[in-house]
Amino acid sequence: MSVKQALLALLEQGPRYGYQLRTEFEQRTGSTWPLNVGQVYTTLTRLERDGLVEADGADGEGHVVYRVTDAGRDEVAAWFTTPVARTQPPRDELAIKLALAVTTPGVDVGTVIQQQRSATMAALQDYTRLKREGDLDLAWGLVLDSLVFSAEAEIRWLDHCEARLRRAALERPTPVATNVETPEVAR
Amino acid sequence: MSVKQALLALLEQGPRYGYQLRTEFEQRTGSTWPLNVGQVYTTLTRLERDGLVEADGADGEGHVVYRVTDAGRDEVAAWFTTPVARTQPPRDELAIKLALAVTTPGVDVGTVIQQQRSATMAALQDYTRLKREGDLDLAWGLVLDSLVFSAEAEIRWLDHCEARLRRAALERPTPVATNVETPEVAR
DNA sequence: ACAGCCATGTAACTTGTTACATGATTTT
DNA sequence: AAAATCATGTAACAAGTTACATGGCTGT
Repeated sequence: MSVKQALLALLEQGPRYGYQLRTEFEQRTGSTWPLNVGQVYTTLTRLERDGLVEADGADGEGHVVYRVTDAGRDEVAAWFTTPVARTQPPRDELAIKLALAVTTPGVDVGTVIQQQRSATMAALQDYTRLKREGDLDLAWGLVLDSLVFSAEAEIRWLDHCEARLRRAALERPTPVATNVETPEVAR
Repeated sequence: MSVKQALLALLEQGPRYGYQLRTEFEQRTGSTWPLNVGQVYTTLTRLERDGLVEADGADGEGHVVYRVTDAGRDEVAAWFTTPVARTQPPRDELAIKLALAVTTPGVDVGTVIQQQRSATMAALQDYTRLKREGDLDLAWGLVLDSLVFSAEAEIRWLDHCEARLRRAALERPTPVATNVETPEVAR
């Protein structure tokens, strides 16, 4: 749901053609969320279908230039003024995974947590290396920071989960460690 | 991509029918990510198509019970042992929005940030209220904590953005405040 | 009798995504 | 001449989501 708005926002700065939009999107967000060119064209088609943009023939060179309509401008304005709703956040795969792991017999939650932490810390290192080496513009820098912040939060949460589970194991001493056999589940 | 795996993981604890799967999923994740019953059935159909589950006639009562196949069990095992990849994280709408806001003339980034912070802090309060009032099981509690951690990280990032932008405004004194007119863009 | 939950499903749609085809222009 | 990049598109599919239809059973 964000590619649509992003393209609209870019088009509000002036008419653009498809390929150009991909380039500018990636300029601002780095290689974080690579945007397939094909998706730009499909999205533009759908935006046109919904009356948010209009194709505008040539631009001197043979480029298929789009510009935003009034309705499109309204959309962008609404997007910028309305905060991202946390009422129905996108499903967090990691949270779901752990929630299910702690209630699935035969799954060693400790290992799941440890492996995830390794992976996340590796990602964190990549981010900081990028910050050091790359000379990034403002937007791309902020996006990177956002990744850093959320990766750090993820690690903190993983630590918290470990502590929480240790505590739960003490209170209700279910001997998880003895669960060596193959789980006798689902037949 | 996580509903599929979640249903599989639940089915590994024993044969279930559709409605039951919805109930159990929501038990573990609370009302955080409500799961439409319809989606359970469509997902089950697709899982069966892919050979990961099998329908298993009756269960005594007229329920359409599914059980996981060997291939399905492999899938679950792989899901639990492979960390969630951060190489291509889902697009973060807020990060994209701010990245575009800082480079779109006529958009007051300060306002965007402030409104988002209000919304996120309100969500944070909801989470802590839920933790206080509700008596939640382990999994649902951890999911809530995950929401808290990531909301906190979001607020920290927003603060960081504000500081970063103030610094940028000082260095390169573009008088953003004078940008009162309607943006002359896109015609 | 009626409301509400249990239960199963289908049709239709949106968004995201990849793979492929095609050709022009530019660089090596 | 070959490789890479620019540029536009289409077909097909995956995943999520909603709206609707249908019927049984339960509690008031």
